Amino acid sequence: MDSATQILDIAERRMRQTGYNAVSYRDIAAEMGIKSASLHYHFPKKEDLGTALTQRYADNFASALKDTVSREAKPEDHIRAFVDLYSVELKQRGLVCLCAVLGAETEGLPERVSHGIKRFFDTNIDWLAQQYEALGKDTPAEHAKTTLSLLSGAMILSASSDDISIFDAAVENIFRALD
Amino acid sequence: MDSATQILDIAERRMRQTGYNAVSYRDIAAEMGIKSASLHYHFPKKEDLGTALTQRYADNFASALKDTVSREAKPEDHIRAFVDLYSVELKQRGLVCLCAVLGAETEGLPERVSHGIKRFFDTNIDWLAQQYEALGKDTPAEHAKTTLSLLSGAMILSASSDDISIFDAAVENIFRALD
DNA sequence: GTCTATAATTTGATAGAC
DNA sequence: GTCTATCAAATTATAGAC
Repeated sequence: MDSATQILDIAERRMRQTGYNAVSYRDIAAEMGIKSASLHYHFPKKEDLGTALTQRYADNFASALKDTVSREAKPEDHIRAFVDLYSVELKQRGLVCLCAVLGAETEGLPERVSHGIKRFFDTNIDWLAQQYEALGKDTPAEHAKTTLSLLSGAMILSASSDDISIFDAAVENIFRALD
Repeated sequence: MDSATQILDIAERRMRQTGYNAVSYRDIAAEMGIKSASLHYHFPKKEDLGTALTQRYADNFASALKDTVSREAKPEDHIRAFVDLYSVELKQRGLVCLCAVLGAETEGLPERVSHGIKRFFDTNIDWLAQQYEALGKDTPAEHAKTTLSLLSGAMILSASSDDISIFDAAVENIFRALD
């Protein structure tokens, strides 16, 4: 794996645990076994790293959703797959959505980073709204906003309290509305 | 107003906007018009300030809920009042719940601070569960976890996207389940 | 309670050798 | 692409005067 990818992987994991400001170039470099100065070759400024992170995160998410839609026919299965993307990350890696974590500190982030976060929310609310519309819900946009908010909040509370039952209750709530 | 309270007020507002690590003693002192060294007289370590913040926040919240219960008889009104506490803060001050913001960076915070956050979530889930039980819901604990997660997530997404309709959709969802 | 002065550490960042 | 060396700024924190 090339260094840029490795940097992004480590930075992403750490930021999803502690937020943007708690992650330093030195921390990342130390985990890689190189010097912090080398990171600046790949990402000159921390803002560049943050921007690349949100970009990659949104792209990977969109790509995973595209795969889902091509495999499954029913909109309820699409929504279930969306929830599962979050569920797997939290249960198998203990990680909260990057954009949910950074979204909590938005006002203190570089503009390019906060813009990437907004775009992630916007894009995924639109995607969810399409599914709820196909499902025949009368207020698809509101369902979409509620679903993404609930998932984001439940990840944070669940990880923070180290109590997976909080996330499970949220998932149950979302799935029940699909019947 | 005494200095300690003023420090707490400024620190709380700033942390609710940008998170724990983005707020410095110098920032707070500058806004007060004093020197950062003076802050250490009131809160020797930043961890002390963070701990006092979550403590006061939880106390104020519990106190507001107590007032509500003494004024209103019906459990659905208690839940509505709970939601309103959040709603007023977001709409009139543009501020997200302190514990939702800090919860997102829990793993990087001093233990005493993260413990205070967990306690806030735990206490309020218990309180909400009591209301849902009195309402006759069959899974009050799950309703409570979902409600607090949804409110927390909706505040973050709404503030981050500068789109109050996200929070409104969440509130609508919670209120609809009370009928 | 607030100040000046200062220490110790961390952090983002750059220059230039290899 | 990574290193050494280094810097400037920021940050938490302390000592002691007023």
